[in-house]
Amino acid sequence: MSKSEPRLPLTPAVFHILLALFGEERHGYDIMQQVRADSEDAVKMGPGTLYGSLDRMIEVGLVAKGNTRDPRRIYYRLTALGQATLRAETERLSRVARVARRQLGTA
Amino acid sequence: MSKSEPRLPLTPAVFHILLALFGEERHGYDIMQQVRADSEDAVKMGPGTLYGSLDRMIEVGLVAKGNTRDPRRIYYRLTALGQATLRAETERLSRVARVARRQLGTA
DNA sequence: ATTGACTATATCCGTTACGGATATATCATG
DNA sequence: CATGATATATCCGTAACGGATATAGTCAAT
Repeated sequence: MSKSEPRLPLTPAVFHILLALFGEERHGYDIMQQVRADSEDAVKMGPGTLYGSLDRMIEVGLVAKGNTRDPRRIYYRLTALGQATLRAETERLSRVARVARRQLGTA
Repeated sequence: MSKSEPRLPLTPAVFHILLALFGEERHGYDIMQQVRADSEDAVKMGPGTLYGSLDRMIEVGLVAKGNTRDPRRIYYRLTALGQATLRAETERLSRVARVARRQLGTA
């Protein structure tokens, strides 16, 4: 777990996983559902992307494994770094979206 | 030049190039500067990412080469598909940013 | 006129990330 | 008891990234 901050922009997959985990621990399948919900069905994350991304995110310290309340499931939770990174990326996203809307003329 | 719509989400690089080209033709180096400006210095795109992305974007019909007013420069412009894709992605980005801000604000 | 900084296009290529296919097993429901 | 949803996980080909590098023209200042 390297503590260096991941550079922004995050990949959409990483951003959506962070967002899905904000506020509560979730297991893998639950994350997939939450990502679909948060993105209003625009992002469909398959298992390859999910588990691959989770491994990398654990490695850089964005998420950690949580309580093993159910032996069949693996729960993931945000670390402090993950929360800070999510906030920073949300901020960045809001800005570029605002700039883009202004350019496009769609208020 | 496939006319099929690229799936969203776009990669940050592709989105920023589309945004930089909205409204006017630009040559490569100019795109790099514009991306930095649009992202408020958050995104620094190197030549590898830029020209690699441009090649792929031409291939799928998001951008096209424009007028060669200067033989030393190569100008790129958005296609109709590129404009439509930019609008769709801006919309999607606005939505996820809104959802994320809401989540982060409540907890 | 020469150095240095910036502009400008472009390729190379190692690394990272994605993402569909696939495997395995459990659980609920008709 | 079969089928569909839940759930975790790996494999592996491909796509995308991105720093290093090459080349060359412009422009200002020394």
